Amino acid sequence: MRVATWNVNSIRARVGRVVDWLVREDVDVLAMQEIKCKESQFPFEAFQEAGYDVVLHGLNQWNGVAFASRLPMEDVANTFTGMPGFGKELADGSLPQEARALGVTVDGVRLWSLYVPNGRALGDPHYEYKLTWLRELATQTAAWMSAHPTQPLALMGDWNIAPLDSDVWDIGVFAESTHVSVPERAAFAEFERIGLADVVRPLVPTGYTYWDYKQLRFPRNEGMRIDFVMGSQPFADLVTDARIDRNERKGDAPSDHVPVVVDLDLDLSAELATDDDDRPMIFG
DNA sequence: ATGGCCCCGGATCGGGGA
Repeated sequence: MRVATWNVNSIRARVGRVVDWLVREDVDVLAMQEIKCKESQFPFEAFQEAGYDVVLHGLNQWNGVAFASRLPMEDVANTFTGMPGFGKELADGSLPQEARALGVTVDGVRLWSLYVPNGRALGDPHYEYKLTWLRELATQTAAWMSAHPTQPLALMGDWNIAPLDSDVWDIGVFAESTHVSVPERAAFAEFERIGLADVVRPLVPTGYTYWDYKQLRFPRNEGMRIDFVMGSQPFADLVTDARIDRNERKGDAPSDHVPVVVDLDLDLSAELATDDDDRPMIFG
């Protein structure tokens, strides 16, 4: 099974590119972020004609997450328990929920499409929202893993965090910026503490997943690595290959992010974990 | 090659992105 995650930066502006890519690259399941539309606006037809079903969570022109899959999707969840909201307080005292998390199960593998809040600036209310959102996600993920210790799980998406200095083109430029701050990196590390790991990094040690549209960032290769597939041990045991499709930043009307692809061999789950010489070592 | 922001709504700008 080939799975991928891609912040598409508006599916309506990019549907042709995305569907062409799915078919050309033989992808089974794609987690999308920033679809920037609600269900009534989603271009279902193009996906269906290519053999993909779509489930999505979109409330308005901001954020929005979706899955396209040519395998059956089950147990769809359009939020995680306790997900914080953001914005102007509602009549009941709560904050508006945003469309940033969507979970599905495909062939027994639990997958989430996540669009982590940007944070905007250090000290901005959105920055605290980002940290709280991540903390709650980690808490809920740990609880789920305790209840499903053997089921493969991956949190896929735009994490809006660069965990390593080498994940940005010039760490000096980011001295007072979001995405690289100590609290954000600590929030990311919490997912490693509860038993998830970046399953792509061991196979693709270098490379960015995002380049700003401005200032010739892509031609100069001034990018950021902020899109990750964080898998549990049972998920990592299935991984046979991974890649970052840098070509998707080229050509007409690209997203500012590119797809991150992971290949799984579901037959491996039935095998003993001893003779795994062909598989990459992901957990230490 | 990969090229000097792009997306949205509902307007002719402002918010958001990172």
